[in-house]
Amino acid sequence: MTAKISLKRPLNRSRLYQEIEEVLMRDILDGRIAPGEKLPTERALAHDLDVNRSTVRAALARLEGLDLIEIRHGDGAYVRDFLESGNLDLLRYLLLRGKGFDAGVLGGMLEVRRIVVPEMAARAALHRSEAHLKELKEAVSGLPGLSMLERDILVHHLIAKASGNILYLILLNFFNKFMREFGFLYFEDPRNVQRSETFHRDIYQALAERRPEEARRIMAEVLGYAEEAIRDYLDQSAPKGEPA
Amino acid sequence: MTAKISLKRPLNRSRLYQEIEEVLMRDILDGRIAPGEKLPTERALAHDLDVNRSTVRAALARLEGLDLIEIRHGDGAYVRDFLESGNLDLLRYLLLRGKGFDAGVLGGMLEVRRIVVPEMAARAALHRSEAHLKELKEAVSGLPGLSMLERDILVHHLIAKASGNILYLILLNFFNKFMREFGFLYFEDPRNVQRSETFHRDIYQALAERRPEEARRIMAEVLGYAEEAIRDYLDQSAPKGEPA
DNA sequence: AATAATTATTGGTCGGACCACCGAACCATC
DNA sequence: GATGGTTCGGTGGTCCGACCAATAATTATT
Repeated sequence: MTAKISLKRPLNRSRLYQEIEEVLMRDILDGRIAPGEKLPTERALAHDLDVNRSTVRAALARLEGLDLIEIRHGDGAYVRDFLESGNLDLLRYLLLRGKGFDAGVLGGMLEVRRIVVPEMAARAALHRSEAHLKELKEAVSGLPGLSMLERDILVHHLIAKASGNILYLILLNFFNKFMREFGFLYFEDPRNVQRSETFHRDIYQALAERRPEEARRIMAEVLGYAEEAIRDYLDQSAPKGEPA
Repeated sequence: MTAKISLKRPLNRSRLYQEIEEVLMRDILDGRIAPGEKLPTERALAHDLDVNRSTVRAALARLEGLDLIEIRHGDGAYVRDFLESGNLDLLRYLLLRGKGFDAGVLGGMLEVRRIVVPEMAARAALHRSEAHLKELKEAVSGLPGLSMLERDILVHHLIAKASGNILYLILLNFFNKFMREFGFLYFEDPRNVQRSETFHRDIYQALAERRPEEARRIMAEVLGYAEEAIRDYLDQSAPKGEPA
């Protein structure tokens, strides 16, 4: 029997251009390269990093896609102010900067989630179709193979879909990205698993009966629990640095 | 007297890989390539589009950065489900798909903005420092060179900064991106310019006096006006297709 | 039947060439 | 003195062709 290795991140056998991308990103996000400043030329970077110019170019192309830099043909690459042009994807890096989580960033995420997601649920209660409802029912009481984390993410996803507002869906994708990475911590506590089961049944009921206020209340309540659990976890692990 | 030329967008001097990126993006977002489906190989794409493989690679690298595709070394590039992995940046393309704006997407944006931004203002009223206040005062009553659109964007930006929650800042950046492109329509009406002047003074006052409820109310009110104006504009121009 | 080795295919990196574009310096014209 | 060409060096954009590295499918081995 071979040992079972479950790695969340498939190691960092990064591709070269991804490593370069990350190095430059950290330099920018940590402020070692100021906004407006000009990056070294592609040829200079390639030489300094001892890689080919096309590899550098791949990294720069992606950084430009993230709106972190602006590339001007015939001129050079300039660092943009990520506070003005920044993208949700940056938050992942800001959150994990340093050891452990950045409590400020995480708190900000939780706050916005608490504001947005209950509204999403309320709207879903108004706009859901019968097809949405059927999908949700299956997610709540079917799909026996699912872990509670996967089920929970699916339920939220379906509610977002039922809201009919694609922006909710995208924002939820963003929150879910973190859920997938760190959500297992929440479901380690069996009480939280139980809580989620109840939540799924209740929110389904609220959507079925088209009761937006009820949906909003239920969603806000469960988010409150989750938030509390996360804060507890942070308080508990923060003094000691990184968790296991 | 020389004529004054004002162009909002710096022409469309696309780079080749950007065009390819856009072609592929549209194929994906419009559903012509289904999620999970495999893209043609880089070599095939290069041959079909009659460009070099490195150009194709640049386009693919950016699409992967947008989480629209997943590239697997030795295997190929697969289309991801943008409803599950999608990014805020996609909204721009979804919004402009077809002729004119997609009313559903725009409506969704306005709705989320109306929910989020007043909360941001309330939080700013609680958390603003004296330095924030000073910056805001200058933006409201100084900087004589600014157009009302630029000033308005700046004011919102400073409020987001004062909120102390970086997620608000990022979400606002997103809204502002659209403001910069289409906001001039709103300020064509002198009444709206006047309205914004009042708004800036009032919101400054609310922040100065640390009155969150007041800030929330003022922000909600001005967003309501803007939303109404946008809807009027849409109703008016939608039947005729694209505006001038 | 299970496993190992082989091979074809595909993405990743390389080096070097040339094109398109920008900025600065310089020059010509008025 | 100011304006508009011209030139030139440097930069990003594209191309070519080659090889490396990972994957999946195939074949050979046990």
